[in-house]
Parts: sequence; C-alpha cells; structure tokens
Amino acid sequence: MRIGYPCLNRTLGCKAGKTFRLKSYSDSRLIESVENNLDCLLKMLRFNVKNNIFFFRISSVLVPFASHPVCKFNWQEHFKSTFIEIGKFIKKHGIRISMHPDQFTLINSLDEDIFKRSHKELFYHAQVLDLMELDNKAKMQIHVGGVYGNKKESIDRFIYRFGKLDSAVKRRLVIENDDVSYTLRNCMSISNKIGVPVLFDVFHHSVNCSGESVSGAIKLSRRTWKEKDGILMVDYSLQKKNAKPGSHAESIDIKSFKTFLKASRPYDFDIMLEIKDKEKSALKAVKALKGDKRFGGTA
DNA sequence: TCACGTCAAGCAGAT
DNA sequence: ATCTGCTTGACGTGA
Repeated sequence: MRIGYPCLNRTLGCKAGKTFRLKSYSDSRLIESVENNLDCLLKMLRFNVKNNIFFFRISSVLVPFASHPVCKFNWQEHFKSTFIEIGKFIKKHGIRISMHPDQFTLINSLDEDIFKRSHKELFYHAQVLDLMELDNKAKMQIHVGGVYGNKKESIDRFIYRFGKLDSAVKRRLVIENDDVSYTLRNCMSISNKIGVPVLFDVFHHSVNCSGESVSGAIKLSRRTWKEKDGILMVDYSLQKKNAKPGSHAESIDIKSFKTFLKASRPYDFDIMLEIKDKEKSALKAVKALKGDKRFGGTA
C-alpha cells in the first residue's frame, strides 16, 4: 500500500506544470517549460521518498501542447536523458506513477475528430511513461466519457474505440468510475468485455453509487488488475463541508480515513489522495498508516 | 509590480 | 442560453 497525491507540491517552491498560452508557442518556450517541469518533478519525487510517499500522479501539462498540431518539436529526443534519469529514480525507489489525461480526452465521443485528438493526447501521456522506461504498472486513468443521451450505445462505442487504440496506450489505460455518469458497475461491465483495469474512486462512488459497499467495490475492482498491471489504484477524497455535493475537501479527515482503511481490509492497493492541500494530507495519511500491516513501502 | 480577463480541447447539470 | 466544475491556477496584457 502506497500513499500518493496528484501533480503539485505546495511545500516546495517549484511547479511541474509550467505552461504558456497557445498564442505564444515557440520551441524555445516549450524547452524552457519542460526543463523547469522535469526539474521540479524530480524534486517532488525526492521530497516524497524522504517522506514515505511512494505514489505520485504526474501532471498532464508536463510537456505543454505535446499533442497539439502546433508542437512539431522533438521533445522526446531532446529530453531523452532526463526522462531516463527520472525513470531510474522512480524504479530505484519503487515509486508507483499515474497520469490523468483531462476531461477533454474522450474516446467514446460521437465526433471522430474528438476521438482522434484524444488518442493523440493519450499517446503523449504513454510516451512520457515510456521515455521513463516504466513498466505496465504505471497507468493513465480516464473516465468512460460522455453519455450522449444513450448510455448503452456510448459504452459500446467505448469498447469499439478501445480496440482501435495504439498498443502503447492500451497497455497503460485504466478506467475510473465518475461522479455523474458512469458508475463502478458500468466500468466493471466494460472491463469484463475488454479486460481494461478499473480504478476505484471512493468519493465518486459515494456520489454516483451502484450499490456496492466499500469493501465490495474494492473486491470487485481489484480483480480487474492483472499481475502485469500492479495492484489496484484507488482515488480517495471526501466531501468539502458546507459545499455542494461532489466538491473536494481542503484537507484530509484522519478519522474518516481510518474508517475507510478499516473497511477496506484486508485488501492491498495504492491510494491517491485527491485533496486540495496535497502533500500535507499525504503526510498525515502516511502517519495514520503506521501500524497497518499493508503499509510497508512497496507491495 | 500588480490587477484582472482569459486561457486548446467537452461534457453534464445547475442556473 | 449561459455558467460552473472537473484533477489544478496562472499566463500575459495593460496600466
């Protein structure tokens, strides 16, 4: 069991998601941003290792506009050695890596062009992980996509389009239950057909539930992860108090986190904390896990 | 140096 | 029709 947080560290003074406006694109601007982002990424990973945090989500804007037609620069070649260096650090310390292409990435879109752009975006994410020479256990998570007024057809379209994806994308893609459209059960039905692993989002499950208890949901979803995929990834968050349902809390509540840990026994999985204050909550979670047999760094 | 309008992409749900 | 949230602020123009 590993604890992780997404993309940003608020303690360190750097940002691994430095970008710029599309209008101001230039190769030199790209190089400058990526240099900064890779440098900061490694700093964050070092910080994490020091603090027993062995799960991390890499920002999608690591290479700004990487999948956009405006970008013709061979950043893959230019930063090859840096990617390898970061990858070595990740492997040396047994860090689990995930990425989360954003909400514009829709492989079940009715629009063929949106699918093509999404495929390019996914391919870019896969390239980042490939350049670091990470194995299949480093994943890219997306939601199933839009419903477009007909969920069954949209699920079928997802399955069909999945078959058309490049193998570099397929081997890393996992699907996640979302808070409005596709429940855990929906994701499971897709997984049963095409074998794609299902990442379990605890918070989304509480907002958009298909009936399973926490342990029941983990029991189901963990089976979709094969040996080569690594152990189940879980997204964990909680409701922000006095805000509308679905908004993420500012900080972890250790009491309810411990309740969740208890409910999830005896299963082992990696937990991504989608909480606003990032590493601060991750540090609290690491502390709360001391004494849990599942927490021993790598699993 | 700072305020603030706007930023590649799409969907769903609320207003 | 328009706005907001999503996983997340911050770029960059104009003063």
